[in-house]
Amino acid sequence: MDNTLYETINRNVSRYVRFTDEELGIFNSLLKLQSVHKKTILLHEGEKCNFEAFVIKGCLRKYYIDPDGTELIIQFGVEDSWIGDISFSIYDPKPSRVFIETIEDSELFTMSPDDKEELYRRVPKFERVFRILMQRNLAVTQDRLFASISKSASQKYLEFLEQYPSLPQRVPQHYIASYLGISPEFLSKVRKKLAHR
Amino acid sequence: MDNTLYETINRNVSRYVRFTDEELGIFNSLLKLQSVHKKTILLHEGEKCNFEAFVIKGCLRKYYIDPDGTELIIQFGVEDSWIGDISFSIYDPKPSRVFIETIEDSELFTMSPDDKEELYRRVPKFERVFRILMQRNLAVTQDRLFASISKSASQKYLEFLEQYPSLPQRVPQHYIASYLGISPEFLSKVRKKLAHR
DNA sequence: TGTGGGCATTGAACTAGGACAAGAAATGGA
DNA sequence: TCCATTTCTTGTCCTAGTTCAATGCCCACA
Repeated sequence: MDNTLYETINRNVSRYVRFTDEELGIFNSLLKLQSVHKKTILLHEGEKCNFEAFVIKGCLRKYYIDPDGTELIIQFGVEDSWIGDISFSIYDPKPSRVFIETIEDSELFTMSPDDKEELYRRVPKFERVFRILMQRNLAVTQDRLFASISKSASQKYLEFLEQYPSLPQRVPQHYIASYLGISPEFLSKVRKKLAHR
Repeated sequence: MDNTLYETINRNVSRYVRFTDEELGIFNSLLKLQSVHKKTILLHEGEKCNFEAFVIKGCLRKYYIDPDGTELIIQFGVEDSWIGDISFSIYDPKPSRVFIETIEDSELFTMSPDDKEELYRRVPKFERVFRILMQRNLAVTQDRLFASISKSASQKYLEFLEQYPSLPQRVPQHYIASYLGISPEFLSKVRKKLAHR
């Protein structure tokens, strides 16, 4: 087992809970390493799979497509972060309403729902890790909801820059517009106005 | 111990995980029953307490106040639902950025963070329950974010009516406007237009 | 070395929803 | 019961952001 490979993800989950080497070993043995080319769709809307992916390298996006065909990005996944569908698989296995797609060539650790259940069974402390991850994610999403309702487009863009300083160099601008909930044309105008200082 | 009192909440947590009577007993012994008058603020912005409350009876709201003083409701808590702050208390005890306030006279079960930790220690399966609750909450919040960005005010209001048919009779209309992210005046106009069918 | 398809920019016309103000209706407290 | 306060409605004007269309750009690739 290549230790350096698992180092980042093990440090990630150890931020919240202390694990023994043995427990981390079980965790690591359930991870599947995947190299994925850019523009690969990992999860199609309507598919039942709710996997969890940890981004080692690269960049992904998770998005809805609304009835009239517009894409709406709900999350970017970059290095050292988790991305996955959170449909209510366990007690109500609905098909997913989101797409997950790579933006750059990416390296991921993925875990199937079944393997995740096995992980919970063998190392129950992981329930705690994923509870806390959920909780953080929820807090971030609530803040975004708040921002989306009560802040102007340029405020939102400035806050986005603070949170993801590297993304504007990495992803097409209209993805950022979609994430901020504004039209690409308007984002272009916002940027122009902000540059004039 | 009054069984009928605990019946609802026990049924609520048993939706996701099966518990023994003993485990439910431990859970129930850590709950604090509170009767709260309407318009009582249970959590002020800046306070450190992140409690979790289960609504037996009544109605609550959770809201931000933005820098220019406008309230923004992020959640209504009604019968048989959970409401609480989800700041990252454990690894990063930030003061809360939200208020939680009763709208009607309410009966609640509350649990302090310490008692919750004790619950997790004594009945680890509760990590799972709260993970799933978080997960559901996150899914709902993502849907709201999606709606807030890509749907019109009247669409949002109609969907709100479907989701909370009883709330318009129970809470002031401008709370609903705040929840939907539109001005109270505009909600009034939306309702008028919808009534003309 | 050209070329075609995504991207970004700009402008003009338009619209959903906001802000403000004033009045009407409902509610609640003593 | 009455008064005060909160809540709801309606109208007018205003603005942030949209939509559409045209133009130019950048590169990926044959």
